Amino acid sequence: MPNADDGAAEAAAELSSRLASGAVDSLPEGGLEQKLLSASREGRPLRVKLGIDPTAPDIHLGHAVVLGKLREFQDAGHRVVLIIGDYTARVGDPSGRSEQRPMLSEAEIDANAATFQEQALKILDGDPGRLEVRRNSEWLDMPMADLLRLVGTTTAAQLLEREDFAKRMASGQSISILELLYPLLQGYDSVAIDADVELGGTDQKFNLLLGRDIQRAYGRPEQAIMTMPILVGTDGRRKMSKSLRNEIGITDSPQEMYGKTMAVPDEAMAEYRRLLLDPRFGEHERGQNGEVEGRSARDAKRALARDLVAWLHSPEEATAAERHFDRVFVEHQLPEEIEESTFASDGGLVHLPGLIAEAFGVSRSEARRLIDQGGVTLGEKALEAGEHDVPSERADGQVLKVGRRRFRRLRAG
RNA sequence: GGCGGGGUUCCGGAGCGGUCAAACGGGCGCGGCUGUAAACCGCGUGGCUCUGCCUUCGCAGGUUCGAAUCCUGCCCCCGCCA
Repeated sequence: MPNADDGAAEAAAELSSRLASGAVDSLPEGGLEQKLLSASREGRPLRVKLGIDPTAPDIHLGHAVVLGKLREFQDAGHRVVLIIGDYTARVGDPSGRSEQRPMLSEAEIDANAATFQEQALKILDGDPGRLEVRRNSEWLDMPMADLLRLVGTTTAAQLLEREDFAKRMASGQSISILELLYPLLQGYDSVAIDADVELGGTDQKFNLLLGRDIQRAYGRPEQAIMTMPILVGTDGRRKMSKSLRNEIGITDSPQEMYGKTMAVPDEAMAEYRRLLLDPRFGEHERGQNGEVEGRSARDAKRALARDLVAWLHSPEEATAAERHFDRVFVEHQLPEEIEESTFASDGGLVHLPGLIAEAFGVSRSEARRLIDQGGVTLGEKALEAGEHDVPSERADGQVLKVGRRRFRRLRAG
């Protein structure tokens, strides 16, 4: 048997280093390897946990970094336990934030949870043997006695060690008991589902580690933890997040996804590729974005945009998105397909602010400003300041362009 | 429970009886330049039936010809003391 064991040990070592690639932390040292080894000895898959709070309705590329890593675990034969934090979403995790989150209503949480699960399947393997989806309301809606036991596992001092809590303490900001409770609840999730490994962003490190303490307090084996880098948003500076409006959603349309990617600062390109694409497709395109300025940087970004769309949609749609982009933003031509808007003529005139407001969901005042600033084109010509009402004949059949990317073909109704 | 400080437009943050839809910075939008990158320049950034009107400065009242600015009550946040 020693030989077989050696082989297993070697395989576990190899796999653990492969799985840990791209991670910021994989703790404790050798922990993952141990888990892999015991799993293979016991002939069972590891239970790899990720908790997501359904606070925003859509999954974006930031989530995709961690989900992609989970997929690697699945591909290695392990089982992902995705926890929809429908209960913890009511608490609001302050990790990485300087203020409290607002609480969501149950209806919102439910709706978000449903879309979340659906979208996560774009990246995860949905095979029931490889994926288990749970909601933490299943076990967190507990009797007071159980909560007291949970709370008894940890001290305030332990919790206040967490960086953002410490900062807020120091700067005199409030910290609610609810927020302090959050890491405990998350840790209890690990107990409830017998997590072998838990993943998260680097901002989750504290919570993930605390999960180990809580498991220990409940007499369970402690999970290994792995943290993944936080992806920056399209502004290239801050963490990608819906509330900062710098996100690329994994269900964004191909055109949108391509366009948003092209707007990402050059400096962030390499990171997008490294975190999102390399793990899945290898490092074939590496290195080119460093090549001087200008053309090659642009081409590298085009390739990135194409690859992202190909991954989350399809190669065909990636090609189409690029064609659309070239046509509209490089050649400044009209898109191939333009939605129509019919307008009612009032005494032979069309009131454009009203039309624009209705078509694009902006206020009339904003529409007026756009016109006055030369941001609106009707047919070939940009409208002049104050040109708010135009003759119907001039509008009928023409394309109205608002800003760089909003188009409507007008029809007299 | 006591004393003190504070709640302003997306964010930070001025304003402290009229000239305030509210300085300034950030963000964002539009235009220029361009690679829908960066940097840089200009304009804009509550709403509307738009040379004016309406709503907004924690909430509710009040004083005044007139309040974000003064008064009263309430709610919330922060600090010190207990």
